[in-house]
Amino acid sequence: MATEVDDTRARVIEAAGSVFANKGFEAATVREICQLGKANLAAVNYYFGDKKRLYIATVEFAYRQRAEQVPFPSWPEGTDPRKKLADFILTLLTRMIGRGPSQWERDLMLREVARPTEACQEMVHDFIRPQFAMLFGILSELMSTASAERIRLVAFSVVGQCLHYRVTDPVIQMLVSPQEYASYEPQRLAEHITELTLGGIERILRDQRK
Amino acid sequence: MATEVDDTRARVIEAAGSVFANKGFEAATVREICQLGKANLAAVNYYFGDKKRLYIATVEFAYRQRAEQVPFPSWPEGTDPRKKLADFILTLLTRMIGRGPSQWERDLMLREVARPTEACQEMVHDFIRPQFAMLFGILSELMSTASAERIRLVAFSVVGQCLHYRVTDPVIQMLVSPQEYASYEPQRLAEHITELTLGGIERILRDQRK
DNA sequence: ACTTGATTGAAACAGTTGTTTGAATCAAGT
DNA sequence: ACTTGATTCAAACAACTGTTTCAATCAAGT
Repeated sequence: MATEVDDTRARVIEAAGSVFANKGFEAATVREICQLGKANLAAVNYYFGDKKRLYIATVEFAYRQRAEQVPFPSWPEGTDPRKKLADFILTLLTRMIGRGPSQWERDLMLREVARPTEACQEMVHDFIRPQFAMLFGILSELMSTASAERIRLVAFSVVGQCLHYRVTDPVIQMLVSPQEYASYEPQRLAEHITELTLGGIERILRDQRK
Repeated sequence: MATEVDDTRARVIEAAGSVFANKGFEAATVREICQLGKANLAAVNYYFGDKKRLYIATVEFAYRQRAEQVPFPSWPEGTDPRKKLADFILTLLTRMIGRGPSQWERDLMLREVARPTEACQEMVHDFIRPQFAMLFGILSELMSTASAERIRLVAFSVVGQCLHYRVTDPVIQMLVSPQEYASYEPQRLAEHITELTLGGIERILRDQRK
């Protein structure tokens, strides 16, 4: 690999990611991280200063990695906004529940979203806000006569429907049968959410002119 | 009060609730809980055995309390299911983002939902499953021709839209202006979610017979 | 071969954790 | 007044935490 120099640094970040994502910042121990990353206990302080700065570095790594792993498509001019919405939802869902090489990134990001620390502001600015702006743009094409406030509510409805499958995943497993749970793949869920959202937009636009 | 006997026991649970909700199980310290509850350090072990059993008792208390604070309405026979859906969504949202005497219950429950511990199974059985069944019943009235799997997907869409305002509340505050955030009251959000969901159901039923 | 600077390693540090202990205090029954 | 059982209290315990220390090791430049 080209990253032979910072090999242990990378191993520590990778290990820290999975431990932080599983247990949270406080419950995670530097000893466990270093053991998992096959690094000495002092490596954390040597490379990152202290536990907190390791955590922040890990969060940054997480969303950069995630954005790279599952990129958004770029649509040619004049693409049907309904197609864009469907693609957007599928990408969002894939980022949230899709399987990939490592899964701790999304869990760590969820923690930051629900209980923000210092690392969150940058994540919102670099990662979440652009996504939200993209969704807002797509929805604006679909409901140009609606107010910006209303469009934002629809955007939150979209995000909420997707996020739900990540946040309450353990509970969902308890509520539906194993085979039905197994059918919850990004593709299928994205189709459902897109259909429901498009229907909702139709109704909102219809109710609006009365 | 009538609960003079277990006064300190109640104080400890109340204190434990807010500390556990704010920091999670591991980061919370028995010392902080006892200090907040004006009880001696040994009170936790005396009344609950250990920290873990205190936590479980606190979670149980949380959802019983929450169900009592914000009950579901009971509808007369033959009520329009659309009215029922609107009421259900409003109740769900109020439970999630509404202000009440104490706010830690919902935060603690969210923690359990996202990262279940032993206390979660009982909560799903006693609290979440009945709610989900009620929602499923209402949606069944509205879309009797759809499959049970499809109805469950719509139910998850409803829950997801509501839950979103609780889970990502800090991020939402970063994304919209303060005055717009202030307008996010249960009443308004419930109307939006109901409208969007009803529109989605219409479209699903329409697409279905093609 | 020697030097230099970066990295690794094992051990120790001071502080905090959940839990236990045993005496002190209290309330109520006799 | 005495007894009894439940409750409170301060102190201590052993285990674990993040962090520091400083010598050992390594890789490369001279």
